[in-house]
Amino acid sequence: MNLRPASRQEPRRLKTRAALLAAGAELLADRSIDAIPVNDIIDRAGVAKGSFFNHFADKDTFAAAVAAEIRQKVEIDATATNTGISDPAARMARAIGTFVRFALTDGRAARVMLRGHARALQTDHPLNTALRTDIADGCASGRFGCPDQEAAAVYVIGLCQILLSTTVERSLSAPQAARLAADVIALLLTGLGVARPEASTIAAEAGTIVTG
Amino acid sequence: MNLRPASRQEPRRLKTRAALLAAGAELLADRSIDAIPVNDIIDRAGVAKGSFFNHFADKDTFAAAVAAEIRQKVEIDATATNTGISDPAARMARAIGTFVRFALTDGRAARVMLRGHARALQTDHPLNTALRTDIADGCASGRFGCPDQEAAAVYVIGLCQILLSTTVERSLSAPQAARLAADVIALLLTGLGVARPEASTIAAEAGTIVTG
DNA sequence: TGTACATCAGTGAACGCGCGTTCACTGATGTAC
DNA sequence: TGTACATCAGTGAACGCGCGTTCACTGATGTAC
Repeated sequence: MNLRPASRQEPRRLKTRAALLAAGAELLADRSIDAIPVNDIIDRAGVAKGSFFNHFADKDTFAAAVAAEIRQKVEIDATATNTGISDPAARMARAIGTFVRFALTDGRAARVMLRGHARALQTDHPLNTALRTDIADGCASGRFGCPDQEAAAVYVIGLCQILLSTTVERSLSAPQAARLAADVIALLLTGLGVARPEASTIAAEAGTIVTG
Repeated sequence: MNLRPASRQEPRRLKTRAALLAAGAELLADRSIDAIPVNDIIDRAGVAKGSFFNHFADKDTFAAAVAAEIRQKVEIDATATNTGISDPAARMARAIGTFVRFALTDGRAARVMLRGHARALQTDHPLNTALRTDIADGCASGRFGCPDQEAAAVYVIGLCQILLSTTVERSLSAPQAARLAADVIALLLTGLGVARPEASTIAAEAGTIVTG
């Protein structure tokens, strides 16, 4: 998006854009885009009304850009956590731990992301490719006893989502979130066929990722 | 809400109210209340603009009433399914099956309900009291190996929610939804400590509830 | 280094549409006799 | 049963505010010399 030739004024442009996106991230944590007047956005960004429409065709385009920016941040975070980890069970647990940590440290951004959650439900969404690989690996190696890989993907995504929602909506403290995440991840791994003691160990480790 | 003395004109009043709620249910399946003009609501209900404000203080009150009405319908459905069933594992499985069937037969209403999902996340929400009882029973009798009952509640609610979302958003066919529900419920019960073969049997039975 | 200039993002007043909300009036309904 | 009436929900024109969007202008920025 926004494919225009690089110009001399690029930095200036980016600064305005960043201010608008930051304002949007704040406001979208509390209300849907339809409930937010452009005036509120530009007031918070400290920018003129015209600038808003220099950068975004309309409010919906703007909301999409805000969500995309946040999602990008999270994706980078999640992939970084798992470099060098090969056990699919551990990888899943750690990825979920990272997400929950994100919900803890930047709850408002997490809320924006969850608001536009419809997209993330698709198991073939880019955000979920790593997950699909982990499931396929785990089933192939016999680590997981999968009835159906699609169902397993839905299962994991659903649990990840509710952990995020719960952490944010209940404003959990770091220890509370870590404990809840560890408990739920233990149930998750058990469901996939990992023996309970080992599931608990892996889950506990993921819990430590939450608190950072 | 709407505590006024019963009047002679009650039936007339209720008819208008019902028309408005039905229109709202249709429109709220596709957009948030902020994106829906009152004009759209009254046009669809075949009612004058003034009537809208005779019945509801404002749009937000209206949206809440629409959601409440739908939730009430579902609650009745869910409790009816489990009369006479005592095994907590079977009760959970059947309740989830009922929810998924609802998502299948009235996807648009389910969407309205999911839109206002924040409330339903609270594990102490009225909609979830039956669930809490089942979890407590299952843990007490040793049927479930619960690490923590709160975590178990989050686990079950999360899975129920994603099953509903997935069914609606992907417009699954009845057999597809039944299969997915059965697979996910099997994982769910296994996670709670039910042995896999039995978990599969109970889950398969819940799958038949979905197709009705 | 200093100055004149071209470029282009930023600005904010202005516009007019469409929105939520109001209210004086209409007429349907059930009641009294 | 028929008629006059009281009640109260329904009606829709009117209002004016606030919204998204536009556009002629400003001025900051980097460039050329």
